[in-house]
Amino acid sequence: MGRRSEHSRPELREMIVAEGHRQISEVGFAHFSAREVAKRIGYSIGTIYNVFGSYDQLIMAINGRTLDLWLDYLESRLHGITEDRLRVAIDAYFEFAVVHRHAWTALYDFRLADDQPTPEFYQAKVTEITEVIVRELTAVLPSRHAAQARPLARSLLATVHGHCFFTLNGTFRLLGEIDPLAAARERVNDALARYR
Amino acid sequence: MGRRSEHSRPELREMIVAEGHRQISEVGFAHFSAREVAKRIGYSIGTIYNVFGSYDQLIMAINGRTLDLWLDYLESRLHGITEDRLRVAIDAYFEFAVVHRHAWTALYDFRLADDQPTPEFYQAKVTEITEVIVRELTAVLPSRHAAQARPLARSLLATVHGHCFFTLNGTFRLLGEIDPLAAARERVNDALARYR
DNA sequence: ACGCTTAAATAATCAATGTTCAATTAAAAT
DNA sequence: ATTTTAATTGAACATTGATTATTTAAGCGT
Repeated sequence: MGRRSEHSRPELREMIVAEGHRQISEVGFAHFSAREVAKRIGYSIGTIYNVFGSYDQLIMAINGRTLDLWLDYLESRLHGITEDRLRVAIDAYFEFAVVHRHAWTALYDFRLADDQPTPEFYQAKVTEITEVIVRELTAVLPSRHAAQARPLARSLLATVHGHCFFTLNGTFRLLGEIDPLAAARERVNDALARYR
Repeated sequence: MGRRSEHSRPELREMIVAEGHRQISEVGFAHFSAREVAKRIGYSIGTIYNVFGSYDQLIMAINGRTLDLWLDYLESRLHGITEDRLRVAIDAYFEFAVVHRHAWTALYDFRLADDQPTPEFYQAKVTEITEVIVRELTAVLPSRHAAQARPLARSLLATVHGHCFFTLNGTFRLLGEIDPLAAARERVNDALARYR
């Protein structure tokens, strides 16, 4: 077969990312296969390389989709909430990671080579999620500490990430921690106490 | 060729783990190859399967070696220190991860299948590292909070891990965080302040 | 010293992967 | 209708993890 053009380029991109995301959510990054994605959407492996150029860019696109879903979930969870918004944000962090286990883990399983810069579109998505926390922190911090919102957001993201990661990779189970979410909330509260 | 027995079984195991650790330290988990390890020590791929049974067990052995080195480094850094031992422990956590970048990252890149239990020898090593922190926390916490040492150690490990992970995977650079270690120390101090 | 048993080690083999690319096909342009 | 252009393919390649029949030599008993 040759040129079919049953689907436009953007349509094809979307099909590949959607199917890729479905795949990676199902089998995880370790067993993800670009060929399998091609097969599932009825195209050949060559087409994926035409559209994305490389395996790495395909993964970045799929992980980008995960970040989109994550941000959407975070904002939807916060929508209409008036109290304890930071706590809700932490809960949402965990909830998303647990529900989208494999997709979330893939965000950290995959790393570009050291000489390859993170694509701007991807950076932007990470920044967007961070900015949600900056915003929520700003609302909660005494105004004299407003300048601390951004650095604190980075540090608290890392803190919650660590707890979430140890939950999903089994470290916490191994160590006997049965309520990691509560521990994460405590650490965040401890940090906030510093700026009272 | 057939049975050579130039090396005893334990010797062979050691050769494979040593070379495997060298490899994974050099190229990272993503580009690690069991065949390459076999080639480097002058044996065939089959021999590795004879000795370790599976790829997974080989990786667990190599990661176990990393945990050994990590624990050793942690204790050696603490040796003779009389003040700020917890702070030194945090620094050592970062130092080891940065110096053994690829080997440390491999600890988290690899995960056994959900139905496969973590080998006991590996669990023991993780526990040992954790117990170091429990010990140091116990020495620092007011005695009325001694019972909090273990749960707090788990949570602080996750906290420091998150900061270390975001440092190595580029997230912190992306977000403009230039002193992640300082941030990690702050979070630990914040947690300690809770138990004064 | 010889032959037998047993275990170590190999090489060949398989299926699957990422990656590349010349050949093919059909849409678009002339 | 013919030519040009671009999309799509599928075969080829190098590697990988994994399996297994076969070969080899060490160790043992006689």
